[in-house]
Amino acid sequence: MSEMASPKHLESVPSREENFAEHGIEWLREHGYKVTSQRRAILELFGRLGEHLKPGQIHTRLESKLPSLSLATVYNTLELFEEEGLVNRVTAQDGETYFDPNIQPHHHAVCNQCGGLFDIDIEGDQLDQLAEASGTTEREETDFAITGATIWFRGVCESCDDG
Amino acid sequence: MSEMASPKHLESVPSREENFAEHGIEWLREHGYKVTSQRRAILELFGRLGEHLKPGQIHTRLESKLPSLSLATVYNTLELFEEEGLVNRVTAQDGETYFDPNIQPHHHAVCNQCGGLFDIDIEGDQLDQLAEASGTTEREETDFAITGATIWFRGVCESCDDG
DNA sequence: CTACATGCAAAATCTTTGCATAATT
DNA sequence: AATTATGCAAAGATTTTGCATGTAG
Repeated sequence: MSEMASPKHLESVPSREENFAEHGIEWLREHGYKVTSQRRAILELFGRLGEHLKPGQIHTRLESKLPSLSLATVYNTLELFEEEGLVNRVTAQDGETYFDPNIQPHHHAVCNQCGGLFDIDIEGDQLDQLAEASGTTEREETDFAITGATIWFRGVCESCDDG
Repeated sequence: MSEMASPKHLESVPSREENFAEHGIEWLREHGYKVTSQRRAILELFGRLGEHLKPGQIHTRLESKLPSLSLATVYNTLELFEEEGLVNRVTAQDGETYFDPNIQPHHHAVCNQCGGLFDIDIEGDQLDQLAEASGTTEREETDFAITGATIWFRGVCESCDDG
């Protein structure tokens, strides 16, 4: 059931996006949660955009389709999705809260110029190496047993570098 | 001086704590800013504790000394200090905003058990290695020129590991 | 029908802002 | 005395909460 095929055909990657909503809906059903139009719409929005979204953005983007959608419901829904592992909560370095449909462990990069947020894949053992390299497990003053890490890169994205 | 043994163990930078307030006060003077009791108190608090502090914490901790201190002044002062490079603004992974008198480039670790926040030193070239290792500069889909990174480690601190 | 989800409005935080007052230089 | 900083109160922004209503199963 793991369709994490290596991205050899970059043009035909769209399956994840389209299936995100379907998977989510089925998940809700299987776990006894009600499939409401609001939950469906939020899942579909994630599936369509595949991006990190802020609660307010979600609310705004769904306003036309669901005029009665309340921000409280957006928050409720995101809380549910996060608790159940359908999305990840991401706090950016500027304090903004995003929700990310990409639940694979990964990191982020922020473009200094356009402010864009990009996913960065990184190998698990490279993280271990980093932990070792940081020397934090060796220094007596800061003996800290590392179980994980989140990295925020800064730099310039491809688009901004071109222009 | 301080009865509370603060969890700061940077042997290499011992005088910084004591001089932090003095340096800050002199800096204000030299740059034409007024040395007020509020600014002095905030600098001294950082110098005494040498820790990451939230605006609200600063306000609370100074309440007894400066009963009239307003939260707005705390924010104004922190904004000034940050703009002038006397402190760093730090947004934790849970979205909390801290101000850090340690302006040396460094990273942070959060203890899963006690929630404590610890400084982590890391070599610059190790960061470069990490950037390289992440492969982000090579993958065509995510060509991103890295200029810096901020790392948040999670794990268990020494105290919690002992108990 | 019954349980759960939604919408609304109010409240709790955190942070910023405008202006009169106060303190530093 | 002049200029800048402070305090206060009000306003934004974000997120949470309580309760009546609505709706999926």
